[in-house]
Amino acid sequence: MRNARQGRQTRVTISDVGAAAGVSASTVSRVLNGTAKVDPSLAARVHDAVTQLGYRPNAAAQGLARGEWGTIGVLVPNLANPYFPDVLKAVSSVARSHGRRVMVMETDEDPSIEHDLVEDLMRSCDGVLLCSSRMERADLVVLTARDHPLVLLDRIVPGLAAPAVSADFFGGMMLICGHLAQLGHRRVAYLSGPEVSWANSERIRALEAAKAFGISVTILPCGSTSRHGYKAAAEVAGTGATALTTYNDLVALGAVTRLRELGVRVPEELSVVGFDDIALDHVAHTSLTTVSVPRGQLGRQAAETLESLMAGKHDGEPVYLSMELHVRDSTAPPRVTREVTR
Amino acid sequence: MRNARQGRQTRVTISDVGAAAGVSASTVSRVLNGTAKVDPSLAARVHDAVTQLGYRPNAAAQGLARGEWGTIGVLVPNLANPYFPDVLKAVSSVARSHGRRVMVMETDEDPSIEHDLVEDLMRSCDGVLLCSSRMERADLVVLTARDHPLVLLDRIVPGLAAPAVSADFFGGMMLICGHLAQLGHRRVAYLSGPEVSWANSERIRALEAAKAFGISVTILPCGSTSRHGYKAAAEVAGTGATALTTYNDLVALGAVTRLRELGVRVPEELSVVGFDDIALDHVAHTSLTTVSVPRGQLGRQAAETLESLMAGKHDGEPVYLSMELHVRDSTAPPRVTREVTR
DNA sequence: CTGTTAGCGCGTTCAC
DNA sequence: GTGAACGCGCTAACAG
Repeated sequence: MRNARQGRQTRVTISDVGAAAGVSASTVSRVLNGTAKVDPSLAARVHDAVTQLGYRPNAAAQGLARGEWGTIGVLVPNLANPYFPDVLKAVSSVARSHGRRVMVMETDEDPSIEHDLVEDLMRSCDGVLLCSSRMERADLVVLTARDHPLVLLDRIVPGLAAPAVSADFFGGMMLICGHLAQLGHRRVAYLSGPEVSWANSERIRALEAAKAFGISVTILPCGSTSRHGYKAAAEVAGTGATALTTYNDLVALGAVTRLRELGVRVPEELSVVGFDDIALDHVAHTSLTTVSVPRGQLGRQAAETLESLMAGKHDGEPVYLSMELHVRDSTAPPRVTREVTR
Repeated sequence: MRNARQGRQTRVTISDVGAAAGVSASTVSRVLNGTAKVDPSLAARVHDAVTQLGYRPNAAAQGLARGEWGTIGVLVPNLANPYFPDVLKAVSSVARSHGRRVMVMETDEDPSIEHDLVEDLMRSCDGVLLCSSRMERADLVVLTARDHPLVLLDRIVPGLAAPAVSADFFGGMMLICGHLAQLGHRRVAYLSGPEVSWANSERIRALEAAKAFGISVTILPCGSTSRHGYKAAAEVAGTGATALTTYNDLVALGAVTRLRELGVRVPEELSVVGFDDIALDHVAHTSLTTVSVPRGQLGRQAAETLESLMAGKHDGEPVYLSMELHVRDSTAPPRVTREVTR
């Protein structure tokens, strides 16, 4: 058997088209790719043959011959997080304008398969965009050492051979802390995201930094979904916190739900603030105070960095996109300012 | 220049590995694929060389030689719709168990690019899963006529050369109508989804059928997002409806938000029912009466159908997965049963 | 302008 | 067991 082609998949090749049109394969190629000028009448015959036979170029063969796939790969932890679609749309748009398509894969929050998936992507894409990578630094070093275009999104690792574009999570959390401090909050709890998440550690770093302003912080392990937030919320009471910060909006919303069930009024008894500003227009039960990144810009800039990388330009410093504070209805001054009553 | 390879991308090939290990390329291939027995000591040397050189097989070359890509492609209208991640996870899982990876693309609800994307996918995947296609029947016929494995998900078109797996939207809407009728509702409004959506027309078909049970229906153009629902909700008042049905949960939630702003109490003054049972655990402001599909099963079954199709088996009849009614807090008997008072 | 030739990197027969 | 030769489908350099 010459090939593992199953069934009677009578695949039509470029030479079939050539034969049908009475020209050589190269001429067909030229017509289809506009690579060179071709006699109009021949071109017409080629086009006819193409439609007659239903010919479609084989992507693998093209990729092999050109040394390019015309594709960029994007790896995200979790497609269920509303954060990514916005990013992806921007990425797609940039990619398309460069004549590339994008293929998306998700790790399902499982760091153990992330490495393999990146390698897969590298083997079949011109460049890869790695979003919110949960990989260990060492693995990342190995991966970025291969000279294959790769850019990190929402993960900054110093001294890496790959460009990075990220929201400024540290700055975002600082904004939140500042807001809470100005409202008079002193004791803050934090529902922590995935431990392996750099974005999470950046938030925590900011929380630590905020201590200098007289804020004390209790960190509670939680997760990244509304369900996690719902489950973890009960433990906030024990911390004595008057304000609750969270890994993201989903967690915050889940927490608020639970808090209400427990009879805790938000924001009167407890202020809650989200993170990311996920667009849940007219859907969420609470108008959350939160911080936002321009997700479109994030995706766009990352994609463009990747494009320029593929074009051979070596980009430099990591880019931080600053976040913006949105004060809404889930934060208020603490009910009793213990510092004052004492 | 022999190739469009940019920069000094010193790509390492299988022969490089062979040279380094002092064997032929074929031996390397055999070792890596376990295709035939190889002397253990040689195999060891090969493995060493592979890691030393950081060799990774070129996916295009493999695909070309094997006549297989090891990939299935999935096309969805909109990644932002929480409906799809669940489906995708199931699909990925099935694909992975068959040694295939999945690449996802989205049309962004733009039917005009859908056709091209499917063709792209067909050119670079062993099979494609087309979700909620918005394409016209004629285009679909053309596409499925090519003998390339393709299965439709959530779109049934009679007489098509491709298998299909879909939620039973008609049945789902009938369940809703039955529920509303039993509560005493007679006048129902429907916030319609995208016009080009088959899923939408199935819902409408059910609504029409429900007329036989004495239900009158007003159809209002709307859309598929919460924003659409929010915008369209104001027009419901003018219809005299006591119950509002919707294209999906997102629309319903958006509508409820608007209705509340307008001072319409749900469900006391107006019952609202969703569709899909999107998991917005602890996030949504309203506990919506809705219908659900087992999205995991949907994805799983579609993926398995695709696999068997790729294996050469020709699957038969379209499969309808039945939906389930979830009565929650957004429906109630109509405030005034006009039939009675009259 | 067009046909012919030579790879792209890999899997796989075929001889040894 | 192993290497050499061939072909997968296509593009690009080379002649004409």
